[in-house]
Amino acid sequence: MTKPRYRRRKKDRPKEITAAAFDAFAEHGFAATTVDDVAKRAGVSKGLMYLYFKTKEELFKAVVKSVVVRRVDQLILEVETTELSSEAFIRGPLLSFLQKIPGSPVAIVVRLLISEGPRHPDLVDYYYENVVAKGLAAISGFLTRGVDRGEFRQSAVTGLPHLVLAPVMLSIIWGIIFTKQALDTDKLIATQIDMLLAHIKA
Amino acid sequence: MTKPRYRRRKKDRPKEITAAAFDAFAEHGFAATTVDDVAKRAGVSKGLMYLYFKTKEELFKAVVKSVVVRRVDQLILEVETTELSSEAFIRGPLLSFLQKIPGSPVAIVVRLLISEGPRHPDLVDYYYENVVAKGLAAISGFLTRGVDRGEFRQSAVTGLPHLVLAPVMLSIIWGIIFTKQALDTDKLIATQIDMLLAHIKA
Amino acid sequence: MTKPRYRRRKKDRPKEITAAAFDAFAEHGFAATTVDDVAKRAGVSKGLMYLYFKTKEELFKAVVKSVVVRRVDQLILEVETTELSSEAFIRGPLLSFLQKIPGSPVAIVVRLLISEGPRHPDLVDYYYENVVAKGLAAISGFLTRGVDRGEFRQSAVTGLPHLVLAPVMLSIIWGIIFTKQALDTDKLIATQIDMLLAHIKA
Amino acid sequence: MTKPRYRRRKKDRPKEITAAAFDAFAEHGFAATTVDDVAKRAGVSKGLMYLYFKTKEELFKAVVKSVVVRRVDQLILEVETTELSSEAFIRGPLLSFLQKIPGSPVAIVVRLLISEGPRHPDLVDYYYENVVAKGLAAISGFLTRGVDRGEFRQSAVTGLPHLVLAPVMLSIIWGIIFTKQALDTDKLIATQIDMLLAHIKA
DNA sequence: GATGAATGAGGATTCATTCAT
DNA sequence: TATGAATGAATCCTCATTCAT
Repeated sequence: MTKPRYRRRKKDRPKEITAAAFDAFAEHGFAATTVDDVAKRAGVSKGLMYLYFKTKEELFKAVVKSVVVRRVDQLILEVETTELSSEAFIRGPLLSFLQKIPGSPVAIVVRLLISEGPRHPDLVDYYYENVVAKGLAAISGFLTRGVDRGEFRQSAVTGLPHLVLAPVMLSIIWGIIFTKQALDTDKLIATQIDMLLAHIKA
Repeated sequence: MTKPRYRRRKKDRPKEITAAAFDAFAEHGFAATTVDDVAKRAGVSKGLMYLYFKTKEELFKAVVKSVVVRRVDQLILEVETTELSSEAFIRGPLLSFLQKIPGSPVAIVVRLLISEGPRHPDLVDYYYENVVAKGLAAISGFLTRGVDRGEFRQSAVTGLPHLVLAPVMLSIIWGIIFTKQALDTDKLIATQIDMLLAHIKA
Repeated sequence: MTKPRYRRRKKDRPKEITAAAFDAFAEHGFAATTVDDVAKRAGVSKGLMYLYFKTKEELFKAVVKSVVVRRVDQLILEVETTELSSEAFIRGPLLSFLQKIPGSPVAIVVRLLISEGPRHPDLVDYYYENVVAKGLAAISGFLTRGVDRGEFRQSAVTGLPHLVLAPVMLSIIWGIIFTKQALDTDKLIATQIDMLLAHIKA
Repeated sequence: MTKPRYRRRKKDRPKEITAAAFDAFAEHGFAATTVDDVAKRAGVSKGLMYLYFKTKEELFKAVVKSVVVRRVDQLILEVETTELSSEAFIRGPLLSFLQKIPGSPVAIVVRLLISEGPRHPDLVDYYYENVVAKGLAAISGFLTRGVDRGEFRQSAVTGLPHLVLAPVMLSIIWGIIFTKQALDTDKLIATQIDMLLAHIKA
């Protein structure tokens, strides 16, 4: 009468596997991660993994998609419902949101997309549509609203929301490549925001 | 009139191989590029490659180093010898330099460093010291000089030359990942420069 | 009625592979044997071999060790429990044991150790401790016991049990090198034993 | 007016190359020695080696043959011309000759023949005819002469001169395999000679 | 459903041999 | 002659994927 091994619900398996895969990819990158490693981390047999994901590439896509979820949508929601002034929102919730990105799973996904993206155009499209385009549109829309309200003046920045993301991206890349060289990413992002606001305020 | 099976060109080989490897890595990344592919592109036998580069990793390092050469040093020289006003220099030669980066081999190297850097700390160090640190120091020094001359005011930007590079980095990453989505990188970089100058002018 | 492509026989595999490898090494030596050849002989894929033996060298060690097993220990046991007179034991069980060696797998192992031993000091140590030292000690001890019992006289041979093995070794080497030239190894060994006994009998 | 590089006489080249090859083979064995290594040791280009030896195997044969030369013939000559009594000759020049073998190049050749001999039947034949057969015949003849002269009695040993070589062979093998375990080979060989003489003396 | 033993295509590396110079 | 750059076949090893149990 052996103890029943605790068994996991079938439902959670895919999530557990993608989580394990995310960790593995984060550590070694996609190419250098073996399916075996992922299986071990997930506490699952290799065979089982292939029941949920037909190939390693499928798994990769699932991992990337799993990270994207909700994050952006929530920001968009906040943008639309906030009662703060435009400047206050930017200096508050938006800045805070931006500053968290370089240390978040998004940074890992960026790394993965840079390495493997060129071979997965559909994944890139997915990511662009669901994350980047939405995010940029939200920022752009928010700035336009500020202009409409008379809080901001019309400027090139309204059409180039990328400038808001530029220091975030540099921070992400820096963190990936130069693990030894410290960089105050919070300050970097905050300074850019300062500059931007000074530039566009009416 | 058959081609000779051999051509002896000891002098040129390393460069030829490095160039072929650069193209191959640019196309598929390091991991997904086979030594065979590089050899074929270089019009050379696999064996010969190992005469010049002991391993595929050695070749990788050689490729990265070959791209770095001089680019930055030349900018530094210009910075030091220019007779332009600080603003004129920034809007002229510096802007032009920055705008060329996203389309240059440097973008490829960035991609390679992001994918493979974590496994090649010495290469990262090399790159940091010879390119990044030098570049940042040059920009920082130039801004400080502007302050000394009364052209610029003291501000956080002087100590954060990264802000000058931020839109460049975003442009590089964009170019790598979103090949289909157009982005006017020239304008992005120019706008950042506009903002920066407006921000720091005395 | 096709054969199944797979057979799962985890338990037997190592032995099967080791046996196949022994045959292959016996035929071509270690260096000239390819892993592919061993796999084919074992009726197994190359990949599987690496599941059980991390490298070709590991396999080599396993082969050598697999041959050593018990052979010597059994002789030692006999030595200790025999009720025969010393001379009778030597002329009987011991002689018979010695005469079987040149045609046994031990001869192959000797060949392998001669070729590859210098590059595998740990294997040589293992072999020395578990086979050679034990064997020599057993012979030496047996001779000493004979002296103690008054059956043999004290002589240089007691401390040089190697002399008992000398004709065995020559027979082994002869068998490896001069396959065409017959040598009556049984007689060679028996004659040496004759001589030795005549020499040491009280 | 550059100094003329000293140039070697063409005549000596083959010898220089086989000498270098011998050293290399002695160190790493045949299979693990690269042609490049031999060329470097010989101070000669790889291409030149192929002018003298068509393949690596040719070189191997040349090396083995180069070591054999004269040694045995000289012993045979001595055997035939000595004025010593049979016993005195055995205890003197013959013993001394035997004792030198384990430390001589012959030991290396034995190692090479054991590893590679099976693939070079012609070489083995050559070696057998020119060294082993001659040597055995010489010893056998010498013993027979002793019998004829009434110095020795007729015995099995006369027809088994291998027994004289047995401890030599064991010493050679010991030296190859057990470099760490000391063995007094001189004493081993001398003791065997003692035993043999006691056995066959009239 | 689960497992992990088994497969086999593919990739990095070595090295005897050739041949333009 | 003499060189050593260049070749390419051969070999070890890895790992995504399959399938008997």
